[in-house]
Amino acid sequence: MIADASSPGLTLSARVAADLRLRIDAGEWAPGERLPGEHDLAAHYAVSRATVRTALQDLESRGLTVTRHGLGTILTAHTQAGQADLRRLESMTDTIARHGRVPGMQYRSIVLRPATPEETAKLALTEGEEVLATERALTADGAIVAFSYDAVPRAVLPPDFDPSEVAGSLFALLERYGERAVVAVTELHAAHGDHIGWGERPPNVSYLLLVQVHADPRGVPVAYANTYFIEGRFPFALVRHR
Amino acid sequence: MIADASSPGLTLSARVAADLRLRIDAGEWAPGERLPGEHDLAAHYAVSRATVRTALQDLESRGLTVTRHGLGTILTAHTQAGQADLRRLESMTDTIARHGRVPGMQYRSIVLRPATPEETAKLALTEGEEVLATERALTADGAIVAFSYDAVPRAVLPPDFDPSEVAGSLFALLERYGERAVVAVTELHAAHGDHIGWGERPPNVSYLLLVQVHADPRGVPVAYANTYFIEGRFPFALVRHR
DNA sequence: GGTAGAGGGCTTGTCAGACAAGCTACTGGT
DNA sequence: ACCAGTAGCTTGTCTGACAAGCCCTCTACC
Repeated sequence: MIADASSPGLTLSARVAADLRLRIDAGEWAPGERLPGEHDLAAHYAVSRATVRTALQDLESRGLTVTRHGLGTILTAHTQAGQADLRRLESMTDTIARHGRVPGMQYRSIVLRPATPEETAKLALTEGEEVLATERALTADGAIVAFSYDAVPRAVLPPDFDPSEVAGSLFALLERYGERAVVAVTELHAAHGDHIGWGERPPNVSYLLLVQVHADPRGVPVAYANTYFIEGRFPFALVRHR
Repeated sequence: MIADASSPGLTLSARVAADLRLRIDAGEWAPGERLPGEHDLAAHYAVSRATVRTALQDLESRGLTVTRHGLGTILTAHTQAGQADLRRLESMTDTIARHGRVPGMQYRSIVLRPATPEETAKLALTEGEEVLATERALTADGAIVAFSYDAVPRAVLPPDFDPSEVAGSLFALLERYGERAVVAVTELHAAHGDHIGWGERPPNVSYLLLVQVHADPRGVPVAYANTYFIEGRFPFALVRHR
């Protein structure tokens, strides 16, 4: 396996799954074709069959494969490498980078202010609490692909927090202070109108709007994000099954 | 377990997962709370820990839980009952019904015609093949929630097929001829304009567009569907996680 | 010759018990 | 009050075995 010792923090099965995904993306098997059996895969990766099974379940949960009793695991038609997988939570920066494009970010405003009623509700705050509110444009290869309006509770940031030190992705900011968003409840909407976004953007454009509440492993909300993706500039896909 | 012998064809772990989902829906645990350990669950269901682990991985893949080494499996905030879960593939009719609304369908046109180049590509047809093309409006409690433009390869329908007998959902039509769509590769888009849809609809409305290629267990495409959901009339949600 | 049935050999599903590794909370020290 | 160590929980991985499902082939019968 390629990513043997170079992936600390990941479980063994996660590393096997990651390598299998790489091989699938590389076209080692055609859609409809059967992958090697669990026995063979276990031997190939020098792990137990239990670990391989866990990795294969990961693939199936991503919609890449379907495994059936007595038959084997079959590669399905799957999303292309150029599309963002909506099931997996990762920063847009990482997503853009993973697709071979150069991510960028332009902050328009960064302020500490009292939470709006909507933010208070979504972030489970008590009235009057403050949030760090940011307005950013996300770019890929220099072109704007999305506008994002985000809010992070003041309480998750350290007392001596300075808004001017904000840079990079929302995820990176949270991790710097020990908060890790592991899950996000996402609502999907469509929107259009010139009141959305700023700067260079197509006239009369449509947006795919993702309204997300990010939470840490305990379910405590750590961020509320409204991200408007310019239609056509970044493809979203997901595999639904059964 | 409630669904003990009453669920033939399902694996043991699938039945355990189904029961756990029932208990979660019933509110047995609060979001953020820890489920019992794998050992306890195995004892409770009288199955091995391996089976419980498979069931828990199923829950995690649906975004209901997050399980972490040394910590346990934690119930996440999950989508509310009023929203369609985009991970699960089911007919819109079933989805609407499951949410307590009365589904309906108005066919605008049903024709057999040669496939367009786009349909030929998406459905992996050879040039000149025919498709069954339909235009429908989906309703919930009498109000239109979406317009759908669908195409089914002529080849998956019986030779004596009569377009005038088409009624009900696309899934029902396919199942009547032994074809079962188990997976769908879905692209998400935003759209707006008066050229979309017909009849009563809000002026200058936005649509959430789902472009889906449905396939059977072998990966053979059986349907190509472009469904325009009127923004705000039907909430879509999904849970993303790391 | 053609067809239905039995069987073998593959596959995944489930079982059992064991040990490794990660996280939390408590305890005992400074 | 604070900090380090540890006990006791949790999930992750391993091993080897058997059950059960699917497909292909071979055979016996018509």
